[in-house]
Amino acid sequence: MNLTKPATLADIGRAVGVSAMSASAVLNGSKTSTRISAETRNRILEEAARLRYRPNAAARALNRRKMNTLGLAGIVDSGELNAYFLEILNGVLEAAGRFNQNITVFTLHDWNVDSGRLADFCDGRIDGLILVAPVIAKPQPELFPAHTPFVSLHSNHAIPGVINIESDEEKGAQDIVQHLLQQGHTDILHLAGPAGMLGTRRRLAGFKKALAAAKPRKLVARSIEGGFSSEDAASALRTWMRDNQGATLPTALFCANDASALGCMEVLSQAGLRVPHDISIAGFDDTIAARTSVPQLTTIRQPLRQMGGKAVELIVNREQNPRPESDNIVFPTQTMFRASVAQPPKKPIPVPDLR
Amino acid sequence: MNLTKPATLADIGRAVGVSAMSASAVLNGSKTSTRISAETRNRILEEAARLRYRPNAAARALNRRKMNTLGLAGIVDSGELNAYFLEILNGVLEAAGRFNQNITVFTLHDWNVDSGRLADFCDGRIDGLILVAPVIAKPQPELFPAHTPFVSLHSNHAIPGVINIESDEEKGAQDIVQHLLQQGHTDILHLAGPAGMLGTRRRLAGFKKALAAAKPRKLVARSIEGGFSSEDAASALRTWMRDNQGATLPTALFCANDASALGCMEVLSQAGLRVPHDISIAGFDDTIAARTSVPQLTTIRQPLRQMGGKAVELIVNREQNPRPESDNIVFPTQTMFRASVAQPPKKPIPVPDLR
DNA sequence: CTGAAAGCGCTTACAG
DNA sequence: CTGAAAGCGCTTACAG
Repeated sequence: MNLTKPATLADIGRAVGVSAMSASAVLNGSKTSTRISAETRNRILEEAARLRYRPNAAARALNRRKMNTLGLAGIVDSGELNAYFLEILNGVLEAAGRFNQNITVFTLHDWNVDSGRLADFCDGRIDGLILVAPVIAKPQPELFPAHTPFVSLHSNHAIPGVINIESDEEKGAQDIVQHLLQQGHTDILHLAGPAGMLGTRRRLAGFKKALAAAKPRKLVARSIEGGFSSEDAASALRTWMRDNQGATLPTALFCANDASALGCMEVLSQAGLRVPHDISIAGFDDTIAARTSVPQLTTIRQPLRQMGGKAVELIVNREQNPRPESDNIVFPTQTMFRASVAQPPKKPIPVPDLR
Repeated sequence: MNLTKPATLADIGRAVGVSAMSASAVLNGSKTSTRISAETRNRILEEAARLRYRPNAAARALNRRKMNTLGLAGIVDSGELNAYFLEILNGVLEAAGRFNQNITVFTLHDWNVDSGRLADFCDGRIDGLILVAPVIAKPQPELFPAHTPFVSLHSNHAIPGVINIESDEEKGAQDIVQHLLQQGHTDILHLAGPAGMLGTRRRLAGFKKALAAAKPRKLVARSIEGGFSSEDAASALRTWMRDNQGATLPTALFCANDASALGCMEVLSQAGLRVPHDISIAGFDDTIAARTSVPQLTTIRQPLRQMGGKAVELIVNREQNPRPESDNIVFPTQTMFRASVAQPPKKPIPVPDLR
């Protein structure tokens, strides 16, 4: 394969018989571009086309101190991007296209271990960095180099100087539990996220608020710690079912997120129970998983794509508008009514024996 | 926010009282690095740490003509990366980590329209470009600048000078249809991909081979054009069911990929049919969707992550080994036996009325 | 052991 | 209207 070198402004200048600056003025639209004679201008354009000239990105970045590239950093768990990250990535890519930005994805494995790497990314290869669900208990300033703007999504802790984007999770949780109550459910199990996480606390708070607001009637409501992954949720539910062998099965499950809801669906399906006929399930997030599951998942939509797009927008517009509207931007949530929630079964069902 | 400028080698040199080159030698490990006195060396290291020096990526890239970044270009359909792309992205990111490469994602919407953009990405911002399932009927050389190495995954057409990575799709299709036959299925409907696509033809060929190899017995087998998306498959199946109202329902569906299998599952579920009790379904790819669906999908695994990793490896090792082992690398497939395929129902079931 | 020079490809003042 | 100069931050020969 013939790896010829790409043409430079100097090459074009030489071919046309002008300086590289003239070529620059014509091709890369600096202020002087209009002051080049039409004649020269055309010859430069022709030659550039002939040589397939493309301005070198590194050279330009060095000069302008701008790469037109934003970084997106998030956790890759068990070698796999999760559906939540994917939604955000979709929104980020879409907005990046609109703003003419490239997106470089940085994968981390553990915020405790890897938060020190963030600063390494700020070496001129990106103009800003978007943190997806960072968990940085002690956000020391040296982790966030001052010359690079950061924006976070669902940050677990406030980071000084970093705008955070989130959604009203508590309200969302409250809404969906209210929906379950309206459907007639009287025995709801909340499969919560990992203890100590902000999202876990907020969903739990919404769960409790909805119950408190319910008309006084015989309600059973409890929550157990599950996790944000299918596996963690499945194993938490299995454990709970073993421990509650023969007791009455809840009529509905409110899960920490879509992934955990699907993990539970799998466990229930293996136990011979049908969703929503025997038991209703609600998730949280409205990721692609909620839309492709069978039955489709009733869930709380966080507008993750818009939130990702907003992150891009904030960084890109930072120059014109360095003072953001707020340091914590909250998006509304929305209940997505789908097939996984129905009315409770007429008769109570016992917790099945897991073979 | 205080956007101070990052420290440069010159800053360090000035502070220590040596030249920027000495700092370069010590910090960025050029050949001469060992020849700096221990004393100077230490003072440079200390100062660099104090100033949080980080070599500027753009400057280094300009000098070395290497960005340590690879591009990944693929289609974003209806604003959404699909699960297939996601698997590859996971493999690419993993391998990129191993080889110390960054990954920039470029989203295209239509190969016909956007293939011209590929060359624009080759402006020094990436050192190589991975094409995901390109469909470029006339792969003219000017689309692929000679100074940038390209690798494709599942290319629909051979591209001169571009190594392609694929899997043995025909064999995979043959295997899974054989599995259906072994389970006792005698009426199999193949919901094929879009007409004219290489992957569609290969799966169809495998389907036919398996049928031909089956012991002669009463078999019904047919195929209809569906598509690679849930929506297209669902609508194709709905149409087929309307057209075949009251006829005998196939006992098994072999779908073009996992996404289309899930689309079909949704249609069947809405029609009150249960998988696999009433009808079996098999997919293709083994994406995350196959593992999170309920029931989990029996499917053909294409090792998409390894394939993505291989693409990275080929580009990174290109310098040492510019002549690749082959210009078309074929990975083996594997049948994933899961819950969506079982034995056919005892009695034939009629094609249901879609309300 | 260390530094002055030149260059990567582009751009931005500044002269003419 | 056009070009010579200087600089972005780094690296690679080449001198001393």
